[in-house]
Amino acid sequence: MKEKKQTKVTINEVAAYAGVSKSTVSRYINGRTNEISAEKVRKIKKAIDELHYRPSQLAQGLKVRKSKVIGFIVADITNPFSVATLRGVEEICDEYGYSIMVCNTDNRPEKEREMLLKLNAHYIEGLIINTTGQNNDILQDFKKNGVPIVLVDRKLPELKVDTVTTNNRDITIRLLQQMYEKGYDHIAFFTEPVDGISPREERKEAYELTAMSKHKKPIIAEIDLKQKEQMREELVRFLQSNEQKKAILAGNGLLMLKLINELVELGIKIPGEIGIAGFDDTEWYKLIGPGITTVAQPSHEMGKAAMQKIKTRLEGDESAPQTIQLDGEIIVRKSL
Amino acid sequence: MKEKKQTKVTINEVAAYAGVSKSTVSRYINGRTNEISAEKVRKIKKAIDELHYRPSQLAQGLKVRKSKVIGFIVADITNPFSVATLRGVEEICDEYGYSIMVCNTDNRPEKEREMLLKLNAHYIEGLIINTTGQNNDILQDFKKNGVPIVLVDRKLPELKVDTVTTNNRDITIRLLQQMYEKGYDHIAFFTEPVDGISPREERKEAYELTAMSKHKKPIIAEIDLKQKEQMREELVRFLQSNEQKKAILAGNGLLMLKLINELVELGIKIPGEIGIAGFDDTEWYKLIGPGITTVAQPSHEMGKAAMQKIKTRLEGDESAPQTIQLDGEIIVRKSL
DNA sequence: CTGTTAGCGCATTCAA
DNA sequence: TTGAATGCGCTAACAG
Repeated sequence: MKEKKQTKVTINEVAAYAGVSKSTVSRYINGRTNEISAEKVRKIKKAIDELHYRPSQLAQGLKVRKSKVIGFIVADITNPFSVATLRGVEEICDEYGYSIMVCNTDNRPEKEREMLLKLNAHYIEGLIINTTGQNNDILQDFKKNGVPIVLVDRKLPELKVDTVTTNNRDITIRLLQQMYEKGYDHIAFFTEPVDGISPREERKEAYELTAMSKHKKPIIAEIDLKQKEQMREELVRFLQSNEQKKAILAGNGLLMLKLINELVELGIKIPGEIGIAGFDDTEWYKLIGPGITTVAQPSHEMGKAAMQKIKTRLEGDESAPQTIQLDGEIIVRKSL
Repeated sequence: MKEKKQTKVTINEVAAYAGVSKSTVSRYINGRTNEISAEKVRKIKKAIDELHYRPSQLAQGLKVRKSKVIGFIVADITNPFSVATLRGVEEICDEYGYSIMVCNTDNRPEKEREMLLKLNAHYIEGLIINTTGQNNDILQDFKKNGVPIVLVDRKLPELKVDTVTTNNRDITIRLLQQMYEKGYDHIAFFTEPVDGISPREERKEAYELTAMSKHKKPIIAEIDLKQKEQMREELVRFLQSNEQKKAILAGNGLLMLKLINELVELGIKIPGEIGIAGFDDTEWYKLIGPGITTVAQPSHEMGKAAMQKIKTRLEGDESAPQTIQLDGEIIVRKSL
């Protein structure tokens, strides 16, 4: 018969063991040792050590409305970009003793909604979110309740909250410039459905702009990766045109992966028959084919910045919502 | 002046709004609607809807000792294996309304220790951990307190807790058989420091066994990936031997990545000059070089199984600790 | 069927 | 410097 009894020691036992009142123990826990006689400080310390006491975050949280938990909601934790960001968030959280609740939404607004409600029930102190943009009402509620929110990667101007992004427009333009300079005259932009998602939008717009300025007709393929054949079809169509130097700019890492897959299956040579470039960078980009030229996002830094911002808000910073823009970097490899 | 007041609605307000006592509301929340008159059920439902009420997990947790949170501790969340597992855990958690606290240890026992204490303070209901193996005392405490633990990937026999692993020995032997059959006579095993970490140990032992049975002398390189040069040195040494068909079996995904890196830098052709095979599988393994032959771990399934186990334990299953062994699968590509 | 009461573990007045 | 009392939001007897 196993004992399922929660033997978890409470403040009461510590108080009894140390021969003081629990108020005094509480004072000790909260670092107000200067209000306690040296004698009792010693005793309490001893009691805590010997009993392995650790104050309950639940009880503390209930009392002071501080759960020491922050929520992290991403569309897809499988995405290396998300993981890198999480790592950054975690780094800062550790520093301040926060824990992280991680939630996946699969880009589905209903699931995001559920997660938000769940996190709300946990009294999270802050929220870092890569949002679908369809649950602004709940986000507003958080804000109203004094829970700071930081949007990562995806902006939502109407929400007026802190945001951490990258310089998508500039960097996209610069990358395209390089592509044109290399003689790629016929550049297509492949993207997942834009759908009001800001980084996709910005990259697409930058592409259009650049193409126009070069007097080229933009070629944009919005591809739903769940539709198995769509990528193939768009790719084949693009390849069939008998222009000279063709290249594809892939709108994000996931799309790039699928794109290369198709290219390999089709036996198309990179960069011989087609040049490619994209966004996001991972350790294996340099190992695929000739190495992929890409825009490296400072995702780890973004995570750190986001959590850092949460912290300052929690400390009472009431200044206007800020957009922190970190710079992506073009990593030149041989795929162009 | 922003209002920081927690406007979060409580059970009391719902009770008042609905004109009933909070006990009745509590009954409603806990699904005991059959104990309540239809009339009041209606009123409470209305009140909850209009007030957007959601019971506080903190308060509930404090009361019933059920935080609805489980802890997930991994050495490195950046590792795709960890992420896939997390995904599996999450899937089951969603089903039952659990939230996940994710922690990184970087394989450092002290950090793991800290995380364990933190999670303990949060009254987690279950723990899924890829442990360093150096904090068995705390793990024992969890167990004693009735918090079920599931070890993923790494075993710890002395702990007597549920464990989810893969058939490392068998699959390693099978892979090696295939390698020998393909004529690779000179196979080395590259691994991160074994250090009592069970999967590494098992793979290494399987390698030794197979080599011996073929009357080959095992060539084992334990490589600390933090030592920048070590991989290169071991690799060069192995390459210098003037045997005929050489191959390397890489002990895990991270090591494989570094290995290929070196190979590419050295300009060594795969599989022309050397054959390689490894463990873990990711979407890009098939895109690197000729495609990497590897053992795919059912990491997603492992996560699911782990959380599933937690759940049955939570439901009162007191049977003896179980080791769930899921089967890895050899994915044959062209790197051999 | 329903409300009253008493805590869960803690922090915070308020007196002493 | 200290302890007793109160309540955070909720659930679980216990009456009625």
